[in-house]
Amino acid sequence: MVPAASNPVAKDCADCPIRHRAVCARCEPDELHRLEEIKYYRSFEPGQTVIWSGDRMDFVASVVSGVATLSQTMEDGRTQMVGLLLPSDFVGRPGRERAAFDVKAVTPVVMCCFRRRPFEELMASTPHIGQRLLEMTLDELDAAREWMLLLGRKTAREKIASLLSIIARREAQVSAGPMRGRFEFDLPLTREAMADYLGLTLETVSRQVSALKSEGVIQLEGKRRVVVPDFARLLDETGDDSDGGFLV
Amino acid sequence: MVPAASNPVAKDCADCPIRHRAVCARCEPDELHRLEEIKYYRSFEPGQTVIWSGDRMDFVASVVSGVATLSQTMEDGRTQMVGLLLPSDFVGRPGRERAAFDVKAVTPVVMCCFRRRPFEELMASTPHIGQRLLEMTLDELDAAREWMLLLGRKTAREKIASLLSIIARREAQVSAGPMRGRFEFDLPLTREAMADYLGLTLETVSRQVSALKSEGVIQLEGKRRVVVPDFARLLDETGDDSDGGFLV
DNA sequence: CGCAGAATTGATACATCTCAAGCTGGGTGG
DNA sequence: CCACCCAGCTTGAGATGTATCAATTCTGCG
Repeated sequence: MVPAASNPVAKDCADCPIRHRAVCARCEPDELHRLEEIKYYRSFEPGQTVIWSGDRMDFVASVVSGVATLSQTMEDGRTQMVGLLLPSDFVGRPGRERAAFDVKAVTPVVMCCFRRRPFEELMASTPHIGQRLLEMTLDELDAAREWMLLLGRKTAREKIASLLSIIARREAQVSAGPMRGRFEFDLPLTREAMADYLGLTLETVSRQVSALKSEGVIQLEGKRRVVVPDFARLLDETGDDSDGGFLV
Repeated sequence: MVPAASNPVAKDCADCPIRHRAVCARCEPDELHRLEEIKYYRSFEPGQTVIWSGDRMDFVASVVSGVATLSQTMEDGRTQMVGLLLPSDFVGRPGRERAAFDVKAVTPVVMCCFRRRPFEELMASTPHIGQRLLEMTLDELDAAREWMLLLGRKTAREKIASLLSIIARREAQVSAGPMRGRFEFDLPLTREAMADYLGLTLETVSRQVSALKSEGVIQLEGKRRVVVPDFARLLDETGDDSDGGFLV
């Protein structure tokens, strides 16, 4: 519950790597100061569960670094990932006492947690947090709807290509590389996690990744490094509009 | 563009049937008054398109009555419904100039539209609208995530049972009937629309509906009226937790 | 009455799942 | 230092659920 002393994390919001993208992005210095009073850091190991669906949840949080997943499991064990949490993404819901989904770290994760009650009060008194949260939630809803198209209508091959391009895009967003020509990145997910994301079995994921590889759409360096020699070629395989993604 | 004079719709927000559930739910009388100045009603026929994805959208709106769908279509014609819009649901996104999805009326629909710019300004100046919109968006995101589980992991039969129970629940919410024992309602969707919702073909929908009918889980009166003799039995077929849906 | 859209039903094809057997690479302990 | 181990991954063969293609049959309505 207490931040690990060894954790190399900014205590000062001004130095925070996600300062301008997270739920606090719009805050003025004085608002930031009040947030600092209710925040604390928590770290998680790969594979560690942050919270189980149904558990009491007394905080909300921003992912500072690492990758976590939001998922849902049926009684018989079938599971579906419903959110991929990357740095700056928000976890939890103000006003809700219990978690609605399982949250799991897939890489080492650091979260900036805010005690829920004070956070809710802060939201009521300062509009900037609520405004930013609305914007982020609307973005997530759009992403969820894209994801629904993927789950409901795309073929296994299109699903894999879509996932790779989504991850590539989000990595590029950070490193600011242009989205054309050659591109490479680390895949933070296991085959099983990819399967849970895409509504497939891990065997089908493996087969389709192999197929894309043998056709030269992607190359693999080790198990996790993905090289995309021609990003446009990968986009062709996603089934999306060629000029797609221009909506603002 | 102009409200049909014949339309039996409250001009006065105080008499509006969705007054306490829509985006305006939290507004004070003076805020309501300012909303009234920028609102106008529009009616749509069944099958009529409200807006195409990519089109310029100069309004946001609340569904007052009827049922509409939000959907996405791929180049080759595959389509996936990504939202089912019932009375009080919100359409459009403040700050976004172009529609991201197709919106279509499936029954006669009346919408309460607000000019986008003035609505955005109103949001900036009065917190109640933004607060309510955040709450509604978070609810929609939760629903979208349930839907992702359905699309990714449920069988055709479970999908049908889930859709029926979702519609039954939303009807009950309005008519305040208890969710147990016998229950009946009108199905506002064609087989094709159901298929688009569920990520299936209309033939598979038809077969599974027939199967549930021949096993006595549901009865059909005419093409649209559905009778559920035992709601618990239907819930069993959804694959969801038996005690499910208690999250707040 | 007769038409058109909606729904049902049938036969077959095929994508993905399931079950099962190996493979690979990195870490560990004898 | 090497044999072993294990999680993650790949590959294969066969089963199966859903899609596809193709007739019919309903149903509401002009």
